[in-house]
Amino acid sequence: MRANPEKPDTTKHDTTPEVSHVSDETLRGFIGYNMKRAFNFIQADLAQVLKPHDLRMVTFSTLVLIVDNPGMRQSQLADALAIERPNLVVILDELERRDLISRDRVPTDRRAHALKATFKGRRLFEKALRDVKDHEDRVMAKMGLDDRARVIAAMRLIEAE
Amino acid sequence: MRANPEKPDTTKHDTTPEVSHVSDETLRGFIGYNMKRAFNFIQADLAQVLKPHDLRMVTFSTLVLIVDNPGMRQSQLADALAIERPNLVVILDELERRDLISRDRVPTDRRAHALKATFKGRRLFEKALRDVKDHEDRVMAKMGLDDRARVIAAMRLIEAE
DNA sequence: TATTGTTATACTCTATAACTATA
DNA sequence: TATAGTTATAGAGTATAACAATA
Repeated sequence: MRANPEKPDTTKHDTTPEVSHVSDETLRGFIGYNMKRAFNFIQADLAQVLKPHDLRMVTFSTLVLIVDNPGMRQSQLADALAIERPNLVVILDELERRDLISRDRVPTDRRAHALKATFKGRRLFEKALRDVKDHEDRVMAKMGLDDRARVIAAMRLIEAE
Repeated sequence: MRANPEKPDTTKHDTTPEVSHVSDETLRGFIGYNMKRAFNFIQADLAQVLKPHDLRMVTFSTLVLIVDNPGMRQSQLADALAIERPNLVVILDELERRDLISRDRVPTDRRAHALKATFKGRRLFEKALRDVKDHEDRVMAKMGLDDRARVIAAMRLIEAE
């Protein structure tokens, strides 16, 4: 497991050898480490893709869920996004200010807001979605179609404990 | 792509229907979304595993790299961890205060620090490593051995653009 | 009494500029 | 002049408590 089994293990403050190449072989065996690195890469690339649309990962996901689930409440959306309700409020404030979504009172429960995408919001959704699909094809370009499906299936197995 | 193709698409503020189940089918098609969810699960489980050792993900990774690369400089370690040098300083401060690592001046370049794990650091490394291996077996319990290797290989393909 | 959305706040992570001591 | 480590700081992202309106 150690990097240099041939080095003397004196544990004394003798001459400290310079390290020419840093080995991460122990960490490389872990799926968590490899997933973090791969996800960091995807996240950075996706951020660049969404920037021209003035969207971040979380605002894009929010817009997608609202388009796909018109009339949804904020508490339902927060659950789906796995974020806390207070943090969703500022996200929706921004999307509403940009006229991408609307917050309408639910007649049957005046505490709740029914979320809907505006026409402008659906237009932005469609444009951004095309770019995100291109981004996905790009980051998975080196993998075969069967491997892509296998990887996604594996991810879902992991989270479904 | 829409959740309810049978709903009337009036786009008017008519009676807002309650949403019974939130659909994320659009996002489910993306590897980035699935990877984020899977990684969140792994991260939460790993945090619980490391907590009894008073370690976080980043302090564990730091300790592993120092054990595997004795004599390494802080700048090399920051590169390997993909974090900025200033953020590494406080991490090393903590590990040094707990007597898990040492920072020794490099005789040939008195600007640099040679990093080494102490005996106590190596002991903690070995104990934590066993728990992390158990954690990995647990989160990948539902996958076959061939799928585990395939997923890790796919991760490395993604980040190696 | 419980829930929805909200405000305020705090804590972690991460990123950048500027300093010191060495090269 | 450039580099290694450091300090201070600011910005994201995330989490919790408490409030008003409503159920």
